[in-house]
Amino acid sequence: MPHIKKKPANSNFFEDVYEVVKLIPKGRVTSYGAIAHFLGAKSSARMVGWAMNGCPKGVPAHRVVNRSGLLTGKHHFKTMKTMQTLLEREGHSITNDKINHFTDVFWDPSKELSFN
DNA sequence: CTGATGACGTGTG
DNA sequence: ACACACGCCATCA
Repeated sequence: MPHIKKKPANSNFFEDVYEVVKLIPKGRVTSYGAIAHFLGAKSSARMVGWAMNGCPKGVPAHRVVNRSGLLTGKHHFKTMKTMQTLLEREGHSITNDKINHFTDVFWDPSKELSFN
């Protein structure tokens, strides 16, 4: 499939990332670093972003932003406004590609989920 | 193997 | 708050 970029065949890390992202409650968001830290790859937040590159359907990647709440991944969606539109639909307010009250809607997997 | 790239994060000014 | 440099590490040319 030339349309889909090749992704590592056997990488549980990717599956774990997708699992955590799917568990993000509606109306909440998290960061790449938080997911990386939760999976033990705290120094590899970039790998989480790379994992999103092959995000399968059903994974709300729009709920994953960088640590500032900035929609850094909007360019990878179908259209650049897709990410913001989806977030606004879930009750978030976006200003200048950044989530307002980010600290309030932030969802830390290692804190909220914490091996449940 | 080497260098560049990137959906990141932290430190510094 | 903003800009820049550096570290991090899988992937690609």
